Formats: sequence, structure tokens, C-alpha cells
Amino acid sequence: MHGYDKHAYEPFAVTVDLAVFTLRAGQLHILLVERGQDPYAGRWALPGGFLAPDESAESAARRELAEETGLSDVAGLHLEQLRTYSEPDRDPRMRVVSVAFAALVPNAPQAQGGGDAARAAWLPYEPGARGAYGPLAFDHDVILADAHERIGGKLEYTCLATAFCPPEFTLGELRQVYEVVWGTELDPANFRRKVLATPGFVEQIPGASRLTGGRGKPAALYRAGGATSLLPPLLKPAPDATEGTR
Amino acid sequence: MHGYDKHAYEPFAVTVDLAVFTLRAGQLHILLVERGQDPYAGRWALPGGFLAPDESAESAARRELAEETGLSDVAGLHLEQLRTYSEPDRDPRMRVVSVAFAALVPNAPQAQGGGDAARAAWLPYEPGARGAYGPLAFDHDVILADAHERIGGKLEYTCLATAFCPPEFTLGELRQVYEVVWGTELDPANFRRKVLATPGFVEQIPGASRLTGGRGKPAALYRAGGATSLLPPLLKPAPDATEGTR
DNA sequence: CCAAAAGTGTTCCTCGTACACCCATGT
DNA sequence: ACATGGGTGTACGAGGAACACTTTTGG
Repeated sequence: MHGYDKHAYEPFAVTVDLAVFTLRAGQLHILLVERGQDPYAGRWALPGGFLAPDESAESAARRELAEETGLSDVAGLHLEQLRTYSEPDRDPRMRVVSVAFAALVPNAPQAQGGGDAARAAWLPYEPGARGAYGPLAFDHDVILADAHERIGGKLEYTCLATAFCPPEFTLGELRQVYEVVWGTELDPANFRRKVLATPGFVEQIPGASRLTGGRGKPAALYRAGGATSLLPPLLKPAPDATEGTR
Repeated sequence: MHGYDKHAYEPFAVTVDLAVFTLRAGQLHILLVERGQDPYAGRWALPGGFLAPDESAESAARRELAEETGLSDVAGLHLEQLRTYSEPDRDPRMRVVSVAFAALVPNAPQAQGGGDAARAAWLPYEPGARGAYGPLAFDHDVILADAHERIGGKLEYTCLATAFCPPEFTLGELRQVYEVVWGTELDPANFRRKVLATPGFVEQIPGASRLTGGRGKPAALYRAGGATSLLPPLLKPAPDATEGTR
């Protein structure tokens, strides 16, 4: 870090972009806003905004998260810096450097068309194939794909999955988090043992139980434990080579 | 992303900071520059600099890497975005948002006091205890610790370790990378099997061999293979609980 | 009675760990 | 001769994968 003349270089705008995931009806959803103005008017985009003069990217991201989701208690939600996107031409109007975040929300409430965004909605996310939202504005398709990959990877070796669950949940619901994010199926029996064998992953709520959508035996309820790392990791099963490329 | 008035917000300076590691004499070293001016005059700092108007953070980082190390071929070196540091008070003079990178260099040549940096040097890095360089300028101690943690973690599940090695290396040298970065010892026999069992991690150079510091049997030479991910991972041994806190 | 999901038990097999042992070289 | 590091072999044990089986609910 050498010269420090404040005017020697063109100023940059610094923004945050958020990839906010939730689980709804057994499917992974992503929070998107519809752009009201050019460029990319009418296209869907990740929610985000400028850094205020006195806040860090983390603060700005959490503020935007509260505004866009309409959630009152945003303090406990998982919010994680992904990486920074700084290609010179990523915004056609000016130099915008964007710090991207990934966030996880449990029971998604109604999306807020909050503030100045034209419209906000939770849309189902399918990796690879674009879902109901066509190509996103700017480089947000790349950011979204990176965010999904990061979340999927972190499930393997952290206790992050509970961030998708409400305060009280069953082991079947927790398992569904893995299955939906990874797009695979897991053996319920082995999953159960693995989770319970990890100290601090979940704590059983004594006596409580809940019926799971009518059918089946009532399941015991658990809440998230204090642990953050998951050792040994819970590995995503290798894609079966016999399936070929369908 | 809402209003776009170029002058509605205070402009930010955007810089890159580099944590460049190398192995020297069986010890992990970090490239530092000595600051010539206030603030933090006389203190060591990570090399870095401003983004030019037409380059991305990745381009700027690679440019700085070439300038500071004096290496001619910087294209093949491992350079990886770490995260972005944006606390409002991290630079006392103005708002500076810094995109941090971690880089790995094999056989470190002489450090360049290149350009405007007062002095540049490779200094031994010891996690935890500050080494020969006292507290770094700005928040660079935090960045450096984050970078070391990231590198150590990536060794577990990627083939990154070869980035520390010259084009031709022995398995003992590769093993030393892990031992030095992790601060542990590994079983040479099991390490050998693990590496050779991973397709594309290393390729043997037929017929070649090299004496290893005089003593011992000459070792076969290998070069880096094409693989990047290491499955199953090569786990860092858990710290032995019998050792206590010395 | 049947389907579906929770929860328990058991077997098989892979892989990591630890350690013994031989090989080739310098002092 | 001996120390040192490369390289091979092997036995033990933890842990994951697969699957059978029981339990409890709704239809």
C-alpha cells in the first residue's frame, strides 16, 4: 500500500449482494427482487444495496437482509461473506465492486416488496437449469451458483443445517435440508446416528414430539446445539456413476 | 440495488492486500513490506495496492504479486481470494475497502524492495505468537491469520500442496509442506500411499531421482498432476489430548 | 390391514493408523 | 558400522453403507 492521494484514482461504488436461501414445501427457494429500471429492467436480481459511509459490508448485508425479508429478528440468522466481485464491466454504468453474502433463513415469511425494490419474491431454485426466473441481472447468476455451492459444501463439515430449521425441528426435517440442498437421498437410519453421535449438533427436547404430516410415528423434537463444526464430516454421497448423463 | 446516483454516497478506495507464503529452510515464511510513512510508519505490512480503473481485484492482486516478489512467471502461481475487509475505521485516513488474497510461491527468490515500498522481506511465520515482525499495520494481523487458516484447511481436501513445491519434487518435500503448514508430523509411509492413491495428484518422473540432503536413499521425483480436489481428504491429525496446554 | 415415517440393530467392508521391516546412501 | 530418509508390508480398529426389523400413527 503505497501512495494515498484520495483523488489519484477513480472512485468506486461498493455494494453488497445477498443470496438468501430458504426451504419451502420441500424445495430450496431463493429471495429475488424484480428490477424496475434499466439496465436489466424487468429482470430478477439478488437483493442488495450500497454501503453507508459508516458501516462495514457485514453491517450493510444484515441491514439489507432485514429490509428485504421483513424479518424482525435478523440477529441470529446465518450470514456469511462469500467473495467479492469486481470485474470492471459487471455494471455498464460505473465501476461497482460488490461484496456478496450468503444467508440462510428458516421458515420464510412473505417476501417484502420493501423499500424501493419493485417486487420481491421467493422463487424455487434449481441448480444448473434456470428456474422460474430466467437469467438474472448483472453477474448474479454466477453469484447465486457460487452461493449454492458454498452452502452445499458447508453442510458437509459444519452444523449449518440447523440454520434452515425453525427453533424446534425433527430429525426428518433436518435430513430434508441435506436432501434438498444436495439433491440426493440419505439413509434415515444412518443420518440419525451420525447427527446424534456429534456432540452439540442437536439437543433433544424432553417429552416433546410432533406428528409429521399425518402419516407415520410421531417424531421427537430437537433444537440446535452449540457446536459449529462437524467432525468427522457428513459427506455428500458421490454421484452414482451408473446413472450416466441424463 | 436501488438508487444509482454516483454522488449520493461517499466514494470508497478499493485496494488489494496479499498474504504470500513460501517455504524456506523448512519453515513457513510470509512476504512483508516495511511502511515508510504514517500511519504505522516503520511497521511491517502485507504488500498490496489500489485497483486500477480498468482491472479486477484478481488482476490487481496478480500484478502486485509480480511487482513485490520480482518473479517473472507469476501466471501459474496459486492466487486465491480470501475475503474482503471493510470495517469503517480500518484505515485512519479514509474509507478503504480491501480485498484480501492468499498466494503460494514455491522457491522464494530474493524479495524485491520493488517500487515505492521501503523494504520487502520474507520473514518466518509462526501462527499464534508473533514472529520477528511484531504487530502488523492496520488489520493485517487478522488477514494474515485468516490466510494461514484458509491455506491449512485447503491442504486437507485439495491438491494445493504442490503449489509450494518446485516443478520437480520428492514426496518427502511434499510431506514437509503439510508438516510445516500444520505444525504437525505425518507418517511418511501412510502419506506416501495416500498421495499415490489419489489419481492426478502427482506424476512420477520416470528414472529420475535425487539425493535428499546427503543422508538417506535417493528419492524418486514427481511433478504436480492435473487434479485439484483430494477425495477422500487428507485430514490434519487431531491435536493429541494427552499433551495438555503447555 | 396397509402405507408411511420414526427409531433400533446388525453385518460387511473400506480406509486410516500404527508399526515392523528392508533398501540405499553419506559419514 | 551406523544414522538417516526412502519405500513396502501388514494387522488392528473406527466408522460408513446397506438393509432387516420393530413401533406408531393415519387411511
